[in-house]
Amino acid sequence: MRRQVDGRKVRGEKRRTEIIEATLRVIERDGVAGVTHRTVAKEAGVPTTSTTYHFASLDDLLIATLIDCARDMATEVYWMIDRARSRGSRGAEEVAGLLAEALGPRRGRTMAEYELYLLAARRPELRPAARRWLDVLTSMVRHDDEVAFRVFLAGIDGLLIQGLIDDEPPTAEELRPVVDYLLKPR
Amino acid sequence: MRRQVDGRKVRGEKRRTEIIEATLRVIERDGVAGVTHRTVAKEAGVPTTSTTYHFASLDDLLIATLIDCARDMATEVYWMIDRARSRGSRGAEEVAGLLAEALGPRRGRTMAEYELYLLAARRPELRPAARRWLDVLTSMVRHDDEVAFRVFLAGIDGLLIQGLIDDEPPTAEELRPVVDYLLKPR
DNA sequence: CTACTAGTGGGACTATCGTTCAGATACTCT
DNA sequence: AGAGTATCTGAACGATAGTCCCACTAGTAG
Repeated sequence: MRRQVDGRKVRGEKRRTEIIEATLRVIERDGVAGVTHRTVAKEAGVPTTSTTYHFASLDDLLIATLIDCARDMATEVYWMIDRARSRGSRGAEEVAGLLAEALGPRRGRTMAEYELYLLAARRPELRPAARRWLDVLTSMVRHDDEVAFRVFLAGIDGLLIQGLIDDEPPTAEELRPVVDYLLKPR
Repeated sequence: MRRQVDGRKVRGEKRRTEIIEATLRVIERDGVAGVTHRTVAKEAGVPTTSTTYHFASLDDLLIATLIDCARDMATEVYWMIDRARSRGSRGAEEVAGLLAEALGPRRGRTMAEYELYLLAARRPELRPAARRWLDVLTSMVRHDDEVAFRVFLAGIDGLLIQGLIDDEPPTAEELRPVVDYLLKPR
């Protein structure tokens, strides 16, 4: 009985996950505006009705995508930090590298994340998921000073969103002094 | 001849302006996703085709709205700064008050601005308009140190966007120490 | 007065949207 | 093997989207 339910759930969850990942790809490519049952289904290579079967509405799909996205990002960033720390780099370098990567190769993903982030401003139910991003950042630096830490958090988000409207993404080297200043105690 | 052209243009421009303002109200209320020819027309109290007459496409309408929005915001903030300075307040107080107002009574407008801001990330043609917001901030504080100023800019945008996913908007008093720290030289 | 043009307004066409529904399929348990 | 249930899918419906078309008004130039 348990095995049955779990086995089915696993299959169902797999399809569900595929749809969520396809949704994220669509958002990366065309933005939230490009998300429809049909575009997502085509991207995932599944029939249209599959998206309506697994998600009661498009809203549910977007919400699930944001939650999944935040979770993904959390684990990725954790891993990246771990890798950086194992190479003995310090905080500022990690952060600068992270920002450069988010604005360079992962630019589409970053845009998607901020679109979903902003979606949370209008829908209270997915604010907890959006705030998880702040939790990730919280784990990146020690914060004895609450105010300094709040400034750091704001600075990261600001640098990212401003980097998105730059014509060419800033490099880690360019970002480095800004992050240094941001982390410097006063 | 000149009078004729101008007279007609004025009439046309007026309608055009009404449509743009209606578009902004729609975005404030329902987000960019809620913008259609029909919702905008209804909001503006004009027939549907009037929006297609004055704007070749919905894209044109959104672009025009962002540009207008950035210009509006620029003049408003300039005025706000001027008023604050005439009362002899200092930089940090101005900024904290501005943020509190943007996240409190003007929350819908701030959301709209950031949605359009993020739209600029996908459409290079309206990045200049989006960057005008940074120009406004540039005029608010002296910036001898380029890096410090960049941190300040990022901090403001970060505080705003994070304030949007807070359940209750922070007050100017709560913001004050953060802004103080942000402006403190090191 | 007549011709002309920018602007206005209503209606309709076509595409696409979200969603529903009934039938097919695959898997589990007895 | 057969029943039962979760999962999947193709077709279709009604609603709504963007856009086009044509008639109409107002105001100017000749």
